[in-house]
Amino acid sequence: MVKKKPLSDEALELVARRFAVLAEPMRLRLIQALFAGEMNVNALVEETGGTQANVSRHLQTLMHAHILSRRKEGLQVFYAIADPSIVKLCELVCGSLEKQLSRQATSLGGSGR
Amino acid sequence: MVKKKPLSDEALELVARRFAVLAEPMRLRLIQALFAGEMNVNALVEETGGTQANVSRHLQTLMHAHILSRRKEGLQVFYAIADPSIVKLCELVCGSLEKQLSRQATSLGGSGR
DNA sequence: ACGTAATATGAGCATACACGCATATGCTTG
DNA sequence: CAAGCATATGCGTGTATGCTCATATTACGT
Repeated sequence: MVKKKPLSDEALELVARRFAVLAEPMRLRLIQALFAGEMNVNALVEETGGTQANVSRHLQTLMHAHILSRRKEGLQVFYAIADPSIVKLCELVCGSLEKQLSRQATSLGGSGR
Repeated sequence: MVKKKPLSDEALELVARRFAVLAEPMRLRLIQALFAGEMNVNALVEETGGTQANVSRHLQTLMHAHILSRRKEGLQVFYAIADPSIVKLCELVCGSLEKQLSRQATSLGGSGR
């Protein structure tokens, strides 16, 4: 029952879009910060070291991608990770990267430099 | 032993880079075609409907990212998926997207349009 | 209602990159 | 060595998008 049908062009576009959202260091930093739990914008600004405008923009992008959720409380807005698959995604990529890096390190002879 | 240490800036850059490589419909199409097994460039050109130059370029990109492997045989060059984690990555994203789409469909009332 | 704090957004700029065209490179055969 | 096929690459162009500065919006307190 494991249908391996090729994805349609639209589907591919969507998947690519999804990956593109994750293809930004600042956004990854925000996601990483939110691993610990929901945070308001100001906290995220301080945590990531970005400007308020930029952080806000990226949060919008992540919201639009349904990766984050938004909760308003008085003056502040709290964001949190809405799509738990993101965590696994990042872990997968990190694992794959570590393998590659350790391989490269090995192929460099180990004595390095 | 599940270290949840935050990634360094360099690491984030690498992860972002990785995602960026996957954030292109044509590259996803190539990867998808290669799910069935190794193929030469010409076959991939026909399969994806892209130009030879463009396909070749994207294959280089995927190679550089250590996602594909290259095997030369006479005049032809065969590419294959070198990083099996790619498959899981795509499955994860697809699953997550399907959930979102079905949710949106539901929230639209079901009567559609 | 006014001022202020928290967040969002518009405009402009700079950079990255996908694509197409033409051409170069590499390998095989006669 | 010449010719031809399969693949790679240099270059120019258009588009997308991240970043910053300034300003708009929203909600709260007085």
